[in-house]
Amino acid sequence: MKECEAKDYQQAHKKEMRAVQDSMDVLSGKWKIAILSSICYYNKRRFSDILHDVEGISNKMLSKELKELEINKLVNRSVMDTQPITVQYELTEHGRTLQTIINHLTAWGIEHRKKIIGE
Amino acid sequence: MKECEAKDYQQAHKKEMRAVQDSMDVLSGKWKIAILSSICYYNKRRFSDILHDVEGISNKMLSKELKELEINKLVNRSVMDTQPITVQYELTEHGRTLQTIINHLTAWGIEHRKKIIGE
DNA sequence: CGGGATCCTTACTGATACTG
DNA sequence: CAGTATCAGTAAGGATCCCG
Repeated sequence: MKECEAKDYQQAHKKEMRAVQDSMDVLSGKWKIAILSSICYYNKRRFSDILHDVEGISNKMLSKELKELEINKLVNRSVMDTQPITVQYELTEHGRTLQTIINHLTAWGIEHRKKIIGE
Repeated sequence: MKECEAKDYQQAHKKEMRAVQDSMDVLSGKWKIAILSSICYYNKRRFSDILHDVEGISNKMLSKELKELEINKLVNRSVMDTQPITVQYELTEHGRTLQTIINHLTAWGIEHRKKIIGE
């Protein structure tokens, strides 16, 4: 391989890594995926419902994570005009494109557990 | 939906969430995927090479992350009998099963960047 | 109900230096 | 070369209370 080709090769690789990092920046952390999973499983979900679905999360964390997900346009927040106020969260179209990845992660997680813990 | 069915529904969901969490526990963090990516891109890779590939990582972090990846049986560590000593890392068979997920994350990351930053 | 503000503890990280 | 050790700063996360 010529030097310039090696360089291109490495450049391509770095680009890929940046892309994966971008994804992980959005998705990693203790709660994000669980929250997304809860919302998309039920289609629409209220704050307190998610709080209940995701075991162990505090309201502070949930509030923070939902904000970040909203900034990244993965979820939509809509205040319902009820008494008292309720807030609905749902996945955006962009958020729904994560479905495939979440499914793969689910499948892989099950296999992984078998391999590591179950032996 | 009867109550018992609703319960099953929720139980199934919790199981899925745990699986995804298991995956994320292994993969999330600032460096793991970049390290895996570096190793599998070159097939076999030495400590100092990875240190160079993954921009910004410190040797301490790399050492720690590699240890965790080894514990999770995603990479194999082999000490080469050279002078001075070199250490080769490569993906295990189990580690290679992550390829699909990494590819998806790459593709999604590119789309996400377009959507969020590039607008 | 859906959060925000505060305080506090721990986990994560980086920089630097050192060893076999 | 491939790590370990130490120190110190930052950020993540939990608990609790408060507000419209």
